[in-house]
Amino acid sequence: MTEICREHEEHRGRIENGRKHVPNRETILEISDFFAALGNPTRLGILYALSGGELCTCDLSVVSELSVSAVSHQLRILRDRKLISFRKEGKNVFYRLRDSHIVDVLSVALEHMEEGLNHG
Amino acid sequence: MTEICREHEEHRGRIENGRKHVPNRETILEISDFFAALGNPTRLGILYALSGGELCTCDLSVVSELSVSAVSHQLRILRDRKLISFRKEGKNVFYRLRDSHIVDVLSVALEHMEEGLNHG
DNA sequence: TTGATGATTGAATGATTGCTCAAATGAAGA
DNA sequence: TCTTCATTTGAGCAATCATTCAATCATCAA
Repeated sequence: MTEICREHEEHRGRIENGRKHVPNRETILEISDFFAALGNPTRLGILYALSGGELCTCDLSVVSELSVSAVSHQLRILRDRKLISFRKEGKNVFYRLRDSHIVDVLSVALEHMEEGLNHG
Repeated sequence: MTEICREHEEHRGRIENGRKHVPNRETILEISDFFAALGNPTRLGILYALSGGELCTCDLSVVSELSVSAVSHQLRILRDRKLISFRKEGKNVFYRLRDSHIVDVLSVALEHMEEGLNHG
């Protein structure tokens, strides 16, 4: 692994420049965890549903057409990664998006998708 | 699955509203694929490196400290999902970010991460 | 306390993922 | 042509993931 191309000199400059733009390992892991949380249809659907306002676990089960258990497992992941927060009211637990950046990210992704359709 | 809570009436309004905000299945799959591509440390590192300018497969192998083969496999995924494009020059293949939205998404993610540190 | 209901959890399991290794492809030069 | 080197590809495998199922927890009411 990491064998370097033969014309060292030409490559070395590019490699150094590339390296400069890569955040440290810890940051990379944090950010990729964030995206991985968004990178699943069930969780993404949950987040979109919550963009319309808070919903309880049961509601989300109906909207996503999955078992309450499956939804709860995914909610835990979204909670752990700080994408959603919740409040308890009686027997129900209501979830909501944790901050506005999630919506921002979703809309930029949509732009990218439309861009791809137009010329790609 | 999808058993509805007992107080139908209270829930039905919320459920309908939530549903309205969820894109159709196909769109959800496209977008979650997009995020899944970003949701891996190796691929994310590659994208950051490319944000500094084009690099060949070999360069990316050095920067990411992985085998050329491993990098090539990941590059294929990024290509298929239209996050990068490439040009061939002699024996080398140079990759670059495909459009500006990728950088946009990365910066919003960083914001979210910093927000989380402040009051999370 | 008992029973009902919403939610969470843990084990189990099939599917997917990311890597390695070996082989194949493609381009340039001898 | 044959060789070399950058890259790609496919098989194989361990690790991770998403879901189901059963059990448990938590809240409320009778």
